[in-house]
Amino acid sequence: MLFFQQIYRGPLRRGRRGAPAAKRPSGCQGNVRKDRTQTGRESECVDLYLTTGRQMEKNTQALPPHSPLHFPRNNSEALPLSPSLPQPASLHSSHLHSSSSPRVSGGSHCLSLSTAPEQDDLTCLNWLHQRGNLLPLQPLPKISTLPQMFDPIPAQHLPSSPAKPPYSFSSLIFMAIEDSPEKSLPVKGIYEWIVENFPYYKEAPGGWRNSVRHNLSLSKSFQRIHRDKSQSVGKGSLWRVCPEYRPALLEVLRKTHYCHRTNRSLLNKPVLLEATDNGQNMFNETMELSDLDSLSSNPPCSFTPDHEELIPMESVGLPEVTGEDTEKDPLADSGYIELHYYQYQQYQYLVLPGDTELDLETVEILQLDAEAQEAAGSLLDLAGGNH
DNA sequence: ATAACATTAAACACGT
DNA sequence: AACGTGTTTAATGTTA
Repeated sequence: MLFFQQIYRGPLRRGRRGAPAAKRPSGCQGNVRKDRTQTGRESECVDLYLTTGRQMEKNTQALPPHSPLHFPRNNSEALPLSPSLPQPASLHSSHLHSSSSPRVSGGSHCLSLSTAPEQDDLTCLNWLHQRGNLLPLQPLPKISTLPQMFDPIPAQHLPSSPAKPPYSFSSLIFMAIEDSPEKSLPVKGIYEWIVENFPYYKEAPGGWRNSVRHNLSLSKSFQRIHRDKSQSVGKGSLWRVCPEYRPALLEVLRKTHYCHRTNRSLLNKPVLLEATDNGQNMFNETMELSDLDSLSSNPPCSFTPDHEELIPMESVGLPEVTGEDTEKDPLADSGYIELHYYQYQQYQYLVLPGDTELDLETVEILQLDAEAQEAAGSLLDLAGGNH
């Protein structure tokens, strides 16, 4: 649960997000969000992100840790998503040990990260950078210093009143559900998660709950599942994330994160939710990395209202994943590189874009300590030197 | 200018 | 009856 490294060579497509409406003339309590500036990060850059995560045992059991095919069975497994978890300070000095033969598409890597720079990025929602393709790295000894890893933000830096999270309700719901052990929550559970993790909503007018329900109903990204009557407690159904839309949700989160990465007030609660496989495998174990990437970067569709049916508890099928309809990212060769270290339990993962070519030299560089990795130029050179 | 997306409010039905 | 849940419609704002 410690860190991960992702190498993302490619673009940051600007999100196309609508912003909350300003106060309506009728007097409705709208929320004007003026901080929704699109930074866009279109120029090349190199970032080292660290984050925490939880629980990855299931993933690591599917295949031998060193197997080239051993990688999280779906996107979520390597996704730390929990805003409520403290940000481990020791991450700033984690280690990425390296080892095995370099292989981009499914190869295992042993990387060693050390001394990451202290920067806001390290306390950001780094997991948002998670891409679909995760490569298992060499198992690491568990880091048992979680308590000291917490890097609290000085009280004087905390906003007096919680700022409204930049995340859309879809994203909030997504995070809430993914953070649940069963990967499903009743509406009430979603409320509670949001309130617990985003204090803004603790004091916000109750209208947002309506918005949550509205979103659940309207968005294709979420599915209502029948509750087992025998063990039903409370009203309503359980809601889960539709696996088919998971990559799109991840993408939205990632974009949101990028747009707000400089807003410290929004980053004071690192999201570390880690989505584990819950019988909702997005990918099979033989899927190529390119498939993962295309799946992640080419969501099947947008979030439009189209709830079709109430799915039964047990019907959680695998979406058909093909790379044929995916279009190449026009900015894929922009030279943008993003490092993402990810450690899940005792394993490390290297997240790569599907078409990344990782050669020995690259791996060597990745094995450099964080200080060296800060040398963005080197990494940019790896991207083609067009920076 | 437009479409797509997001937010918010409100009304209504239904179940507990 | 009250409340929570789920669905739907509408108005409005933002952004690509």
